[in-house]
Amino acid sequence: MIDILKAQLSSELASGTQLPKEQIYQLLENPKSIEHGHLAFPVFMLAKELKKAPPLIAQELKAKFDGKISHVEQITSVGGYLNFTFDLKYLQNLLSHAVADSTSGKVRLGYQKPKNERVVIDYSSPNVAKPMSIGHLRATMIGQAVRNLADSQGYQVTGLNYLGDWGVQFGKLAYAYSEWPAGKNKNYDFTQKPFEALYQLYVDFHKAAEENPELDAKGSLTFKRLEEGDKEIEKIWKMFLDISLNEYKRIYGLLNVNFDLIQGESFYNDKLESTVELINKKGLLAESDGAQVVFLDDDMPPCIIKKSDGASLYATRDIASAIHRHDGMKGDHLLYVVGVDQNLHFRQVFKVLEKMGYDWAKRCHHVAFGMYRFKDIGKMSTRKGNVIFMDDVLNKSIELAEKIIEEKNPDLSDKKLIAQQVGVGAIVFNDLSSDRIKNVDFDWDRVLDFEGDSGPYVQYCAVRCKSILRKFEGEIPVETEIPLASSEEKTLVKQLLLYPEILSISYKNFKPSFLAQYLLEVCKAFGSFYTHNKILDDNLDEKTKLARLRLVQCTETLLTEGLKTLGIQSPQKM
RNA sequence: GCGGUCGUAGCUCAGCUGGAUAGAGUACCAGACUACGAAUCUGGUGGUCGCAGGUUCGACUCCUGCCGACCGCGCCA
Repeated sequence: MIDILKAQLSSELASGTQLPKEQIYQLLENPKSIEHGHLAFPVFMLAKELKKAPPLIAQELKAKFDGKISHVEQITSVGGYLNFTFDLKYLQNLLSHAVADSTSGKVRLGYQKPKNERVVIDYSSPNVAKPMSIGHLRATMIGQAVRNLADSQGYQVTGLNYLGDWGVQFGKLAYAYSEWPAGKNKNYDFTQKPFEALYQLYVDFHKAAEENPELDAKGSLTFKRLEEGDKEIEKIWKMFLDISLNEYKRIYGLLNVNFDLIQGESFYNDKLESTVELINKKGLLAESDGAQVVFLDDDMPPCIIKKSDGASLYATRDIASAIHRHDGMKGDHLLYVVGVDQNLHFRQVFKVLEKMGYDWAKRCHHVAFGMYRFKDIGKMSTRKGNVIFMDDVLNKSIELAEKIIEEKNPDLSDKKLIAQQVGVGAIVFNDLSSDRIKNVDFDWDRVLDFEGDSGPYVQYCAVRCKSILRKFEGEIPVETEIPLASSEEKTLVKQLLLYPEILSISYKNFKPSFLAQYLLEVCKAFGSFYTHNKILDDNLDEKTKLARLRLVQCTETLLTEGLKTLGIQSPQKM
């Protein structure tokens, strides 16, 4: 919505100055404070060519344009800035109509026109047979949010869950399941709790293998049989896959996450050989210490395509998969939501693609995120057992939400559902609200904080809006008739108008944190508006009341939409 | 050693393509519920934005160097 104002203002300013419209559009900024109006134009860059002091230029421009720009009520010059204040009623209705289009299902709030370009985004991607850790929360929720953001920008989107379903570990697990005597004796409960049983088997076997390396060898042999197409082993492997998918489905349900496609690494098993040939045909393959590699320029180490024993590697598979995502899945932009520790790997893979002559390699992005760590012992490790499981975090948070509801709102119906929405929302928001690239020291107190800048705070704000709207019995017209002129109202309206722009820069940077931070700003603006301006007051004149109610409605829609984009639910009551 | 990322208030963090007096939360102090929901709101204390240069009308933001933390570096994924 602010983009509409910018476009309009820049074209009107362009017609009166020598500057091109696009440049003015670029320069226009959103002032932090409402006191500086709705849009500001810094004139410093004009100083050199005009050989005048910036404040003087601003004054002259003010004189030139004052009263001549549509919907602009006031222009002020402050130092080297030209500040534009728009007609308040016009802004309220701009917002109101955008929201009306959204509620009527015409265009979702802040959404761009559909583009004929596809984004294929790889996210979550857990390893079969292993429970998801708190780290997977990032891979999952950042991915889901970026996917929703891509959607908002008009892209066609394929959300892809690329499961780690191939590798020696499955040979080991299959061996442990079918032949390992110690495994058979322990009676793992595969009927009642199959996933727990699977993981326990994994842990026990690895422990045993540490003392008895022979077990690892047996596992490797079993994997070889799997690779060679042994039907018995394949059956077991498929069972592991089913068990894991079932468990993941439960967690994704809880997180409200969905994929367009679930695909395993094994999908590329029969496409690796042709990929190696393709790389070879392009003359990129070279031998080095018995292995087949692609040498990369600059400071990057070579990318190994084929081991000296002829087997392929991680990179080989990712190259095959990237080509498939582009050619087969018609992806114009390939996004990989994967931890920052994989940085070199992706740089290498993208470089190889580039050397293969694929210009779309520059539209491949590693959407990296920092790692969860322990403050005292550092890195989390599933192997060493010092890891926080996602399930535990979610359950603890939901429990806490239940407890708080019991304290604050014991008569609430659907307590279970709401505790889930709030508990999960708190975890997800906490994860998405800071810059994804930063490492996070895991801290229960911080994760389970429902006050201040938090998910429940945003949800609570939306709930208050809903509560007011429920209390009012009449119709609220879309068109508001009077301007809302208190500073809190002006600030809130101005804040709400920024939404589309936030979605856009949030996607461009693949940073859901921008949106999360913005929603907090909106809530602060609303909180202030709410405490200082009566809404359902009988002494209030009808037009003001309706205008305020419409503002509440707009805030509610925007918050709910914003949360939804982050993958967070917005409860009716809490 | 080489490469990548990060370093902002006591603590946890925002700060969009460089822009107006560097912002929140938390903690601490002081206020506001017979009230549209206090999971809230209003004040206050708290910062040489790691350090040193450079580019620019203007630098937390861009460049260089240094210091510190973390991650990665040929046959694991």
